[in-house]
Amino acid sequence: MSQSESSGAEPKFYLTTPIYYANSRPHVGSAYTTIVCDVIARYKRMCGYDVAFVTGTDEHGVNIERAAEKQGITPAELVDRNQKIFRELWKLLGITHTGFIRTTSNEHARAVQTLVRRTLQRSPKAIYKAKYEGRYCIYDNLYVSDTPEPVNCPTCGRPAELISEENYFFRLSAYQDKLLQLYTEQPDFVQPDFRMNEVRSFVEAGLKDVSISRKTIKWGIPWPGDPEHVFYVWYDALTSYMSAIGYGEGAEGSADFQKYWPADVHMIGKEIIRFHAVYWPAFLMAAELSLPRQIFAHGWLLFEQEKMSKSKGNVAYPEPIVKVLGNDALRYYLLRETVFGQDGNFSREALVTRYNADLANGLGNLASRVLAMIESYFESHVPEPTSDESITKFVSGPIESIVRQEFDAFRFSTAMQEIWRFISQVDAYLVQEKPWKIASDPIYRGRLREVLYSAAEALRIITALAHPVLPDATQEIWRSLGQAGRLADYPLDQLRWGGLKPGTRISKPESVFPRVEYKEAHERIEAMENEIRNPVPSAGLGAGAQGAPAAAAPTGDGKITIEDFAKIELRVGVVKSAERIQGADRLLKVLVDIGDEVRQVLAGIALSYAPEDLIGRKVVIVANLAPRKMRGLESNGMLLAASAGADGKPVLCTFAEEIAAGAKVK
RNA sequence: CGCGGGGUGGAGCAGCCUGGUAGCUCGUCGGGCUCAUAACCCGGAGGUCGUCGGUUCAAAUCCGACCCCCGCAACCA
Repeated sequence: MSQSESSGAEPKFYLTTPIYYANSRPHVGSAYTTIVCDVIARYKRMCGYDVAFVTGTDEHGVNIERAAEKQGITPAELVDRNQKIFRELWKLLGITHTGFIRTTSNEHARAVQTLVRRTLQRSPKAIYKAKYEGRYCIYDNLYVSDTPEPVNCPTCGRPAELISEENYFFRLSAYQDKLLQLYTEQPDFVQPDFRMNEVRSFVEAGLKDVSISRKTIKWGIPWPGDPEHVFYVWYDALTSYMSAIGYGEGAEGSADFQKYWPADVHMIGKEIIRFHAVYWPAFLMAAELSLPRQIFAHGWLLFEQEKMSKSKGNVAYPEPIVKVLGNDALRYYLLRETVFGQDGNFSREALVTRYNADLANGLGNLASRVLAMIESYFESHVPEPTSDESITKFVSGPIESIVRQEFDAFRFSTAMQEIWRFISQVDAYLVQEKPWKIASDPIYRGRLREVLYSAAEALRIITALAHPVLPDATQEIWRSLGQAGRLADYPLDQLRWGGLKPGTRISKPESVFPRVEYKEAHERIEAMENEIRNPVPSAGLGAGAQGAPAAAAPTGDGKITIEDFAKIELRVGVVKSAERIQGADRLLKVLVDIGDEVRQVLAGIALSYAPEDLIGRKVVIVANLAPRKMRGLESNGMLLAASAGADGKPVLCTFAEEIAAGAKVK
């Protein structure tokens, strides 16, 4: 574990997040990976490691090219804008990365080119040129098939694109045995272990060579000596782990690269394990560079049991949570609530419950009661403990070593559990010793000193151990305990019982975690999230306003003219029939009488309405909407419906009074 | 046979790999306490561990079959 290469010097630890695709803003899922890495980085620093912790953005590829085109800006402008959002979020979340790599940077381009040159030199057969024809999913960056027949992407289901061109290929097939050998010799190369099984069976099934260049794409890094070709996503993206620490400098990389490479942990989500556990080591083997020590693939964060997706509108964004409950709350929740490695749930209710139960009632309240008693019974000075009382009477064991063991194994939820079990023990100890009762009797002065010293010292230890997860609050409590300096710099090796100096002046902080009402917190978070989803330019901070179903383009101040509105033809319709559509669980085929004709409209309301309940119902229909085919059927209009609740359940618009079909709505 | 995840007290989960008293958080009920953020402490109630079968002295845990739920595929104008 602690085998430092060179005696004396601090051991290094190099940790990476994936680089995030810069085509949209990050949600809680991307923040999850980054937060976890930050916890590890902070922990490792407190353990005395010289930590390099790198994140960044993947800024190449067709997706970005197209998104930019759509928005009428250059790819460079698009990624420049988006990467800023990532950086700002990491700042807001208190991420302590030491580097941020952009794949469009010069140093990255140099690194990729250096790597391929080195590969051609060391393993000339590893890369060759050949004609590639196949199907490829541009959304998932995934080869779907090596034949030209149309096929849907197995991951996202969208039709894969036909690709046919001369490409450079990497001879992945030649590395099958070496990879299997790697997995055998280094069983923890992939973590958790059930993922390793997955990877191994994938490799055992046989490997195909992979294309590592593109001719059709312009937005990428040019192939050295063959500028018609541009490096293709994974060769480009994975190399960022090296370029981020200076591989692009000179022939052998910068001093930092020499010092930090290879990475100790590549932290990734489970969906990209193949590229990290198969391609990446093979690329490095061919270049004769050392391999990362470990790929850790964590699970997904599901939102109220469902996968987060933008099309579903159930994406949780980190910013509102941080603004309402604080940075620590989000971090604690993510690390405490789910078993790291497995899929976890994100639920606002659980978030607030955790916050109140563990942070407010647990740590916050303990700090508050201990400091308050020292303030009133000892004029804000840590009392001297008496030696005859056993300070460990309520300590179940060496808490530091238990917690560190859990952190070392990335078992964050159990680490938190252990700390909080300890908090509970201290609370119980206080109830048992009743310092508030014995304070008035001079006979018990010694006992009182002992009790409050112990409680304060326990609090100090708890604070230090929880710091990687709760950087803000723990720093505050640390300062209240009269401890100087940044807790982040405190070496955990020095953390042992008795470190708190009697006589230290303490101060009572304002409550670090004030209790919150679920309803209020929920509403505020929701309101802010709606703003992110439906940004209303210059509309101020609409308190809780559900984004109106804006149909026309804004004129600049977010408002439309009456002429704009008049373009939309809204009519009263009466539902004549409604039926389910074979194989579509959300879609209903509805025939609506709008006075002069009966329209066929497809509506995504099947989860809320049974077809038979709709018949005879009066609805509002957008009558002049361009026809659209769905599921092979044509839809001639749209039923107006409100979107209710967090899951966007549709609620149809209707009328309380009698009204004839076909009447105009305005 | 599409891929993947899962079914454990009211809710959310751990335990399963490496069989042997079913554990945690929230909620609930009762009690205690009043230093503290209506908080904290103690105790109780509540579970045929999806179903059936097998292995075993012993199964939530291993094996087999089946049932059900969820995500993605795949529409939500």
